[in-house]
Amino acid sequence: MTELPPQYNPQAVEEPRYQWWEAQGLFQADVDAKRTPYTIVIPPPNVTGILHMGHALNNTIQDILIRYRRMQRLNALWIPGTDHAGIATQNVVEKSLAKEGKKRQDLGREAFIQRVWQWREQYGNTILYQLRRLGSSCDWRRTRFTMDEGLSEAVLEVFIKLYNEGLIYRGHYIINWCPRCQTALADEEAPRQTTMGKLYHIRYPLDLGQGAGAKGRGKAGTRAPRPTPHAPDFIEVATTRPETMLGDTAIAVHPKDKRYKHLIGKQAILPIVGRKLPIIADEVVDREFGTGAVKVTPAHDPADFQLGKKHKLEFINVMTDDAHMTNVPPAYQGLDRLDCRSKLIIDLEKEGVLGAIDEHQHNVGHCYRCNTAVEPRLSPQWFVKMKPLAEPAIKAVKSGTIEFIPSRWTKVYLNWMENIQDWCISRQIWWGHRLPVWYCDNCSQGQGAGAKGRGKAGTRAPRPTPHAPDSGVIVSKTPPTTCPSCGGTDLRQDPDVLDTWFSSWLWPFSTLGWPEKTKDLAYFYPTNTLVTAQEIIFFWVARMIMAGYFCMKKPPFSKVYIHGTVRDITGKKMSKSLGNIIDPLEIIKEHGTDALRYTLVTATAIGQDVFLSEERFKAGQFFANKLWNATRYALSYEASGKPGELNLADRWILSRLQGAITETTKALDAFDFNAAASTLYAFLWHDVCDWYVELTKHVEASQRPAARQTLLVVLETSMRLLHPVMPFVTEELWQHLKENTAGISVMKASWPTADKKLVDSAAEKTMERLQAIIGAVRNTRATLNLPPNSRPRLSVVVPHAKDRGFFQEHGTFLQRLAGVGDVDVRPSRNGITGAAKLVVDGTELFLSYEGLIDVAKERGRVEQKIAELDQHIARQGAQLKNPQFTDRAPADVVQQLRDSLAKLQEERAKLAEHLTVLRAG
RNA sequence: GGGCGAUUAGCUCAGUUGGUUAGAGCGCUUCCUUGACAUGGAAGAGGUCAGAGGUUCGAGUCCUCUAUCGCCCACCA
Repeated sequence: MTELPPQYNPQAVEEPRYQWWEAQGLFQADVDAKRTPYTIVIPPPNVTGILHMGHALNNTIQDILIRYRRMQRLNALWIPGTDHAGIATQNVVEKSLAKEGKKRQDLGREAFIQRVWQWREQYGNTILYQLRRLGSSCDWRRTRFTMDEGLSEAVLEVFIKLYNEGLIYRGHYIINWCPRCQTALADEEAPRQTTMGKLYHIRYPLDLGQGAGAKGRGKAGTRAPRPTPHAPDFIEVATTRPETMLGDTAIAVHPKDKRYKHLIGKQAILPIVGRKLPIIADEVVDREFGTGAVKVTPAHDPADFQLGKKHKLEFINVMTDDAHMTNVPPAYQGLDRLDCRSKLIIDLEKEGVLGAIDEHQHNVGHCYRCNTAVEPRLSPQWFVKMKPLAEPAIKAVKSGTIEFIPSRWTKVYLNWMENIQDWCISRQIWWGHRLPVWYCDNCSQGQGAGAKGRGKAGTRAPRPTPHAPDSGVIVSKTPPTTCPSCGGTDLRQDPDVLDTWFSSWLWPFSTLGWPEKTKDLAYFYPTNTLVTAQEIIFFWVARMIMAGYFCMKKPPFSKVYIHGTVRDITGKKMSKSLGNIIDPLEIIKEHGTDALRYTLVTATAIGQDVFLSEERFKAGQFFANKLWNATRYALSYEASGKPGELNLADRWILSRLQGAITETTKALDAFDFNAAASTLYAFLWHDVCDWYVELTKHVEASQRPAARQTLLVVLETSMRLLHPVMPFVTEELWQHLKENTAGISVMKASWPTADKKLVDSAAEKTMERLQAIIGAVRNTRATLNLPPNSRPRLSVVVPHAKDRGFFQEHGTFLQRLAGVGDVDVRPSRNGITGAAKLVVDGTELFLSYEGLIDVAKERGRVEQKIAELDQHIARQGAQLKNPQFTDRAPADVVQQLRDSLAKLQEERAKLAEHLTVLRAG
């Protein structure tokens, strides 16, 4: 065994160790019928991503599980990979193009996609290399990318399968449209942000039958609106987006609203445009909000869309893909939506139809990629019908086939699943899996179907519901050459690509080879555990479950562990925009990977959010160093001869070790990583280092070989227990602690199991007593300011002869660890003078040191102690006198309390006696 | 507007099915270069467990309400 330097240097150890593990193929798992598989699904990180604390926590947990199960001899597989992150990646590449002064349209689709692949060759694996730095023991041979051939095949397969079962349809629908990215966004991709906006009140003149304002919108404007409450000739509505009024096709009021009841069925005139709008009644209108009358813009608002469908209104799309106005009067045609808004306000004012403008707080969806305010917009898109897919996924969770940990997420999941909306899967970008859909121009003539109609589609009635396959729409895995209905050859592929989640929802089985029937798939699927953050329960977890049942008829995993969100010390989510990021790679550089992992894991209870400050990582670093030095001590511990019998300390620490094994195992099984790490920390730092190591310094030569052996066994076993949490330092030390490892890794060592034969409760009790005595003596020494080098005599009063052996046997420990001189065991306290008295578990001890016991100080100490005891005695005494307690509480609890009270009273009596002696003196 | 979580020492957090005197780490005070470790050791101070009610022999733990903070969901234009 080689010498270890006095300090642990993680930087020198980690990278080489990782490479060594990998070179030995230790992360790899292959089909092996003799072994039970244990499989974990990694959330594929975004290919454009860089490692953040969330990844670090997520991967640490997964790696702990994998290493733990691997040591338990399961065939542990962890498949890594990345998803192609359609919008994000396209944005990144477009940005770099922009630096060259080019747009993606300048390159054309083919060349642009080439460009994205180039980018991904160069940078796409960055995050995977960063995951290695965390120590993640993934089977890197199996690294997958959602745009890989195999996974793309899976995407096509499932699209066609869904289509053939009538679960994919094309429809016009209000979707979230990001005008900057120019694509549809799922609701989850457009989180709402509270925004201060303005609520504009606009007065729409009423069309009072014949004459009046019917055709004369110009005239309507020249009249100042009369504020008379009796018979206003306008109806006032409120809106946050005035520009959408150009697409209004109705006004809605509540059917029971007295203010407007008489107007229902009449018409109003849309200012500026002059269109007649029916005034309709619907209960969704909130009478309390605004004026109680609402303008209805079915093509630009989800609620209005529903109204439009229900009341068969016209759908007028007034915006282009990039949010410029269209289908509007010439003065506004082509204006940007916000410019149009400003101009409208001025024009409405001129016409005298603009009412109040209020400050208004509302929630507006923002693009999760570029943070642009999304525009609800009518557009032809492809959808997956979710209800049928959700059914088995709901059942699986309700029946417990799939379990959420912590269980509270079950409710969240079920609530969402039971109200699930159809999934818009088409995206108007170039990077991604292109829809396997072709249009035959010949057949589709007159239908206006297809992508080229987008944007102008609004003038037609929408088809928001599933419908029979369009004629002229060909869904095919391979490019068709002729149209099956008309034989035409003029076919165009749909330009859209699929939502990235449409490939990642297949991840648990597509990565194992599906749709091929591979051996891997048969062996490793279903996987065991999914570890993820709450943020993507809907995005990903729910969809994986649905895909699992749809494609495999089996759940993708049985346990879903939801860990907390990583937050900074003030409770905010860590994010780039807030500038409160702690970079895991910086922490690794500074404190080491083990420290990062240890701290992340101890920073959180099951499923609670994680609050971090940089300070905390020191604890992990210090722990690694402590282990390092304990091992150094053990290795340099000199002993000659064969190990003889184990002494008390040896038996004690071995017994404690069994407890640590049991507790750690239990905690890991329960996903309680915090408890596992804390147990090992307390055991190693306090039991092993603070006590056992100290005790080994004071044993006789004859006992040293046994002590040395015990030290090595305890540390070696501890390294195995701690390995899943702190893989690097444990590997390094284990190599020194274990003999004949011959290049074997601790990763291949077995997970410790508790040995009942080594559980020694007598030794634990005895040690507890010694620790209590030593603690009491140290306490007294400190209180009385005895100099450190003083060696007071310790007199122990032991009336019963059979008890004396204890002190005779362990006197040395007391002398060394408590810093006392002679240990004098005597039957009575006669003849002891000038001493401080302590009572430990009913045993009287006296600490005497000529001339240095300060009587006044000692008296104060004893008085305080007695006062404390009195409190407890009073409380416990009252409880014991209560017949209800003695009758109803379990017998052992009552007995425990009795013993405790007796002990307290005995202590108190002895201290009181001592006090009278002190007072007399 | 619904749903969920949090509130325990100066700070960050544990606290298993209710059961002796509520714990840890950091920070703070005092002392200590003792055969690994000063990234260390010993001792100590510091808590009416957010507040109010209730259930119970017994509540940090269970129930109700209140307050504060945070998260998720929802078509208030």
